[in-house]
Amino acid sequence: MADQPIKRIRNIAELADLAGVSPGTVSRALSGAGLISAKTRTRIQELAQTHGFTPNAMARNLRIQRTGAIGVVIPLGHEVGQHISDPFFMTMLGYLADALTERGYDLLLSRVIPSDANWLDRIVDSGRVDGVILIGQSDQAATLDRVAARYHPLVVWGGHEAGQVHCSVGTDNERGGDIATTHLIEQGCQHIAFFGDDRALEIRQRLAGCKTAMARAGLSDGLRIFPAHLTADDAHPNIATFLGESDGRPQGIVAVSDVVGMSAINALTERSVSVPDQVRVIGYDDLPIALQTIPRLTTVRQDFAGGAAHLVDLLFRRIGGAETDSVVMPPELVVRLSS
Amino acid sequence: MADQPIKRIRNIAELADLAGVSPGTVSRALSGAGLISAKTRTRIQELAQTHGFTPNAMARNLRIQRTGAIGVVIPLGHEVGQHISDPFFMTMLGYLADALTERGYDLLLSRVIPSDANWLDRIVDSGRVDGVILIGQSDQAATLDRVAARYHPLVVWGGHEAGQVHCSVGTDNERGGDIATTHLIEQGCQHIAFFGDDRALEIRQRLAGCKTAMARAGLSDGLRIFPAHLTADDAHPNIATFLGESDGRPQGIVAVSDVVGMSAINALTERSVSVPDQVRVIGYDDLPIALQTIPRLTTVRQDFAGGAAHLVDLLFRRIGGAETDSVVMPPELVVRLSS
DNA sequence: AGCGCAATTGCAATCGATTTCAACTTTTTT
DNA sequence: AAAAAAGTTGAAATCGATTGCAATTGCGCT
Repeated sequence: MADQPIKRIRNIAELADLAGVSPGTVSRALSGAGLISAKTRTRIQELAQTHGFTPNAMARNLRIQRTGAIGVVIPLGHEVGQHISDPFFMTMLGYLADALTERGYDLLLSRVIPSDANWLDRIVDSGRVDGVILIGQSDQAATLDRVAARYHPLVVWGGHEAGQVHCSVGTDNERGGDIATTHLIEQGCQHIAFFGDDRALEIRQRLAGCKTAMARAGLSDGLRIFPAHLTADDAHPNIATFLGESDGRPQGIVAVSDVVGMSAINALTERSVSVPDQVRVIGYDDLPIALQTIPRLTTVRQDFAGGAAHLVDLLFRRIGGAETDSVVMPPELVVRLSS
Repeated sequence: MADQPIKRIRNIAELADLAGVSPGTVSRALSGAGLISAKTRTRIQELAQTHGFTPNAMARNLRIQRTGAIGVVIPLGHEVGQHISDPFFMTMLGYLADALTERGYDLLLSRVIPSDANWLDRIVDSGRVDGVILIGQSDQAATLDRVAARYHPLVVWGGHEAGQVHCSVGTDNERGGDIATTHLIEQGCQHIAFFGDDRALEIRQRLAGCKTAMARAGLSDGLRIFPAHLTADDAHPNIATFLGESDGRPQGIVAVSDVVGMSAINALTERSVSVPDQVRVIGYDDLPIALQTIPRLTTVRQDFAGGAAHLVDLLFRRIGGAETDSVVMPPELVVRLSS
């Protein structure tokens, strides 16, 4: 009726004045829950709507002692260039973002290069997050264990080892390495090259599985290790060395990720070494790019969707005060044309 | 001397008691700035150190009216599967994360599927961020303009068009499309296929440039458009159609991203169509995967590092109250072996 | 020694929403 | 119709750090 200028409402008190009620009532109306008559609730909600008012999140967080945000941390411990080319992180991040959004939480992203011993302490003590999800242990397992001992809402994607303090979710890397290697052996490979930097826990475990498989087949002497980083470009020099091997050049490559596997295939193809006829290649992860290599990449599949769901689920259980065990999921061999 | 049990300090007041000073003094000691004697400052800082105390971030944020976080938003307007395989986002995100961290800001990540008209309003009004960086306009240019008119700390990676309200940073897409097409024409292509979904602004502009180049060469009738999504898999059906073209099958493909270009190359190779002899392919972005195709992908380079730096710089200028113009960077042709 | 000025420090208000407790109103029960 | 129960609302304390203002201390100077 009377033309009210649409005054910009800055806080709950101003809206309360406007509605002729107390701030407490406005709070109750907007926060949804309980103790208020349906009539005033809708009236106040409509008022908030027309004025485009949203209660201040910081004040709310301070009062209820939650931040509503989860820290997702990518430690780049042993290889700095990794993020540039690896679709692995984006895939994981995508699933985590969805799962967290669904629960009404925000995702606070940090990429850290662990420079000193307290990098993780700073994150968990910052008071900006209600919990932390780490993607990959890198070479920081000791730090993770130390922090996990005192800070509970922390879960980690990566490997699991005996005596580990922190809660992890991941596939059985040792078994994955074993499966991959066994597959190559079954295809007739006697000399095998492992492409990966074993400073990271997961990789070390895959290498262990690889060794197990070789030993089982009585081929322990046939394993060569190339410390290829996860960056795509890095495989090329390794391939050069690889091809230089005079006695017993490997007939198979176990790559530490699909990106490395793809890179290896390309490096071989460029040098007119036929895949899989002369050299068989198997990757790890089963990301979409595994379908983009020629020939299509045989790989060891990790269930990222399931893993992300576990990570989030365990984290919220821990935020709720529960103790949780680590989750180790089974890896799965996906045979395509590169082996 | 006396064995003090290391009491857990929960707030500034407790630390003040312990130090025998007032909370205000502790605040001044820890916040670094001014008005306090060097002696008490170091004393209190050491005390905080030994007790592992960090002031509560939420309380601080409430008081000083800043959140210390920047929202980075990825709108998935016209294609939902995009994120899964596109290294573009991860690359951009990496640069942004570094630039923001350097300035002491956190990065709040949101992936949104614009379901209703107010998706962006909800983000900027949430009170959780001091500014917003959007990656890609998708098909939401109108929404961006509406919000940008009232909310200033907002910058967007993407295209720029006349009359645009929001501040954008990106390469000159029209010119990029022109450069790519002209290059193919110079290589002898008379019929050209454009692989891309022009619902997104950037893509529409590239297509416009493509048309300009064709017209200039008097080849306007030689252009076919295939609405390939940015997902890798989607190129295959398009390639099938593409190869089915009976009269005047294109001798060149202008792909909307390196991922699509790579996918196109692979689809062609699988069908024994030689690249570049029978069909020439050019990508867009110049991401690391462009080096991973066989043959290596000719592409139009975008300067992501520079773009990210601009985005962050402009955003902080806007947070500081300044008005800023959009930035349009020049694209650069990178000729490799696929053309 | 005494004065003035500057450097420190304490006090208390403030940021904005939530929530307990009490007061009040309405409805139900006997 | 009176008493008890249930449902709403308001007042005020609270979350934890920051900061303007006032009070105090310390210092240099005559």
